[in-house]
Amino acid sequence: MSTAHWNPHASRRETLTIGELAARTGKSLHTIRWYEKQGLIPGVVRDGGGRRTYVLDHVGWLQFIDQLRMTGMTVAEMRDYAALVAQGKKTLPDRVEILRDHRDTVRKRLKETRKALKLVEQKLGFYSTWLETGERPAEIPTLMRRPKKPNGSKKA
Amino acid sequence: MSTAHWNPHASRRETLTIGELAARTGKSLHTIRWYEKQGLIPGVVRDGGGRRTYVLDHVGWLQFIDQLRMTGMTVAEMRDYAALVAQGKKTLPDRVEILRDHRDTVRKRLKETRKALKLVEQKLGFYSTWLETGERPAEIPTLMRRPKKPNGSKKA
DNA sequence: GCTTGACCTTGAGTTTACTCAAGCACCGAT
DNA sequence: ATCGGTGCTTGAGTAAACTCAAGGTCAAGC
Repeated sequence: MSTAHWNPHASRRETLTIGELAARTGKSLHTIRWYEKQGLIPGVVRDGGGRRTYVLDHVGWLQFIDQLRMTGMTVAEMRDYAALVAQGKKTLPDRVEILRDHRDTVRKRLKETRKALKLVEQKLGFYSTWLETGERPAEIPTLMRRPKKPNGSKKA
Repeated sequence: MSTAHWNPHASRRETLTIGELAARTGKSLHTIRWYEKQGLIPGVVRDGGGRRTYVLDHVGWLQFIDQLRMTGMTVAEMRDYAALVAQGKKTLPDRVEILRDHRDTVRKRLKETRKALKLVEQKLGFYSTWLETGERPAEIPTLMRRPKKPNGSKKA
């Protein structure tokens, strides 16, 4: 937008261009357009020249769906959620349900990840001790000790 | 394997077939073969018929790389790690470094995810309150209030 | 000796979430 | 009038991690 240079915060305009939205959210123009095509961004209006115009709420919205993404929600799920948002407050119960489910899913995944991390840390501890003492600290077999023969038939 | 039916735990054989390994690790045959092709599974020996034979350590190994996967390590990184493992104990320092770096990465990601989750929970709380009280609890703007006109030129 | 079940290989297909390229339109400034 | 900066659309390309299909092999039981 031509005014962007000397009016970088668009202080006296209520709408944002896609470039400004990108700058404020850290998303690329590509991504924002793609998100829109995926149905993730309701309420995008075009100006006379066919360009997208956004409002400040869109910044918050993009930030919010970014939280959803960071917690592992898929674009498909976010699309469903966005569709509900676009339908107004009558969909509040559905939205609450989705968010609750998602929260539970994330908590579960966090738990699993922490567990897996603990095991990795164990292995790390094992290796570290081994490295420090020069002695293999027993416990936690790692890999690759073969018995005598593979059991199978000979070729001829 | 022909003996699999009546000897499901292969108790008196030191090697496992790919099917047995799959059963014990929850991975599919496809995935195990693919992992091997990716260089994730050292020490796989073929029997006279060309079939892969595994040892019990492979079960532990697959479980371990599953921990790495669950904590977000990529297959490419695991390949590097596996290559070090295959080179024996002289690579211990490198392995320790990799695991340490990975641990730090995971911790960081966990932190970010928890933060994002908190924000999602905030939104959820906001919605829940709104739903219970019937009153919008102020705070946390969500989306879509438009000013009067989109600013742009008219078509003609 | 034939069927069956477990394996084999190669190569293609799938899903998710972008990311980029090409070619054109618009608008404000000079 | 034109030019640079933004923006537009369509469609293709990418990367990761599988997943599957087709067609063939092998060893054992009947």
